[in-house]
Amino acid sequence: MRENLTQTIEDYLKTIYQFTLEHQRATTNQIAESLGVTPASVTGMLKKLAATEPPLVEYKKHYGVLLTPAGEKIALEIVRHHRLLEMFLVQMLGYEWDEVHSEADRLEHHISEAFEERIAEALGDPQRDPHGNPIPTRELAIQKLNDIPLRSLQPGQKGVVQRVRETDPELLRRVAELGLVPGAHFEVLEYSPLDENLLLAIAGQPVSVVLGKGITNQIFVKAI
Amino acid sequence: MRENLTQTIEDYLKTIYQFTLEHQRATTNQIAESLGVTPASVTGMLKKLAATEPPLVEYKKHYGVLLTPAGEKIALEIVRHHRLLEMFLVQMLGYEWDEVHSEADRLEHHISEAFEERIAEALGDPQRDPHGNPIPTRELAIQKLNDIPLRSLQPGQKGVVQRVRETDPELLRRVAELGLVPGAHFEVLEYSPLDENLLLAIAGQPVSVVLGKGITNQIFVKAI
DNA sequence: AATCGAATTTAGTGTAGCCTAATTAAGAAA
DNA sequence: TTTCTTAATTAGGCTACACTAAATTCGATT
Repeated sequence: MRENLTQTIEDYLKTIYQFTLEHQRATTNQIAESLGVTPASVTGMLKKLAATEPPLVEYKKHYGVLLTPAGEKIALEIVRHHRLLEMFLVQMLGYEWDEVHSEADRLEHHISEAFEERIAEALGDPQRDPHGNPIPTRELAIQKLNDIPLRSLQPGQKGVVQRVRETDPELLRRVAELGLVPGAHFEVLEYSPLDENLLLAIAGQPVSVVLGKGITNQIFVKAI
Repeated sequence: MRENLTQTIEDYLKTIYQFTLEHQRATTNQIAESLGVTPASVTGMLKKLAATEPPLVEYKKHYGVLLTPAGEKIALEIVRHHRLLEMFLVQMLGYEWDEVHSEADRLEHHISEAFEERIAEALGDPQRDPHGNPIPTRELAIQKLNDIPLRSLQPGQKGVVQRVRETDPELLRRVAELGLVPGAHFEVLEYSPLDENLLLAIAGQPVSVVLGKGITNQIFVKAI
């Protein structure tokens, strides 16, 4: 199995991994939406992934899929590739944090183990990628996070940004301009449920953040 | 055409480019051999490449193919990617010159223009790759070479290694051990046609070079 | 000019992964 | 329980790119 994996299969496994992290399972429609294919195509692929030796997913009709250990291993390898690449692009090639996602998304399927090792070493085995997401170790262990969405904080609470789960370059640039990068300290000043507007103090400066499409739902923080 | 190019098509064009450089054309069997597919498959693909708009190759049945300007442009982009990547792997990630070929062969199809530009800049727009092959410029101009195979030199002649056209890691390592890397000065001492054995002086030291599988046909030099 | 072998092309298939359209199953609401 | 909506699956097809086996063409040699 470790050989002849197509990019397609790797993409399915990665997607399933991401959804199961948040929702305990991945559904056909979610996967289809995320990969830009039709649900019918997903059903076909899930059957195939469940029929390999060893099986890569556990598939229950009309319910959804989980990764098997074999499937999770592959997903974590891809996630490690992706996040190491993002770090590499920023630190060694001078990319901005909003430019790395699409590049890493293509390259993650094509770098060798040797390449992975060399950039990990050159970067000093980083624990997090530029967006604050944890990078699985060489042994594919990944740290569990207990951060919470920024939106869930109440006025008066203070916190530190942990990670930004967002891939859209436009939005990432706006977030960076506000200074809401991993490590940034802030305090929630006000929240108006009507227009979903949030007023924060970031590094002492009051800043108004608009929750367009739930941006602040994608910013994970730790309350302090 | 510039979009939706498959890796397969890029590989065909690159292969055709290499053969036409040396033999003024590429034949079906050469391409098949080089890509590891059957001649029948090549015929099918050549027809397709000749039928695109604009056509990528000029195809004459039972004769062979040439690249059109459009096809050559794509081939040169891939060659530029490949050679820049090789240089990048050696200079920035510490690869040995025998390790870079296969890695670059995969990555060349998947890096963006932005990636290309950044490594070119980081490397200071190199003219040659680690094996001495010329790197097409940003505008895809490539320098013409007038170097000659080492084998063609007569005893008594002196020369400088220009490039090593070989991809096999085993052989590359042996060549490097002998010191026959680009820039190396040498003198031909003896040649025995019987066992195809060549005796050289490299940096003053006499070295015996065996022409197994024509290694010295792959080493290109300039006589001085 | 006829012949022969190697190179090439044609014809017919197979597999991966996608699609649309039609059907079925699940779960919420009546 | 029955009904309705939405999610998911099945059935049938399409395209890209490979393959094998059979037929053809070229060009060299008689």
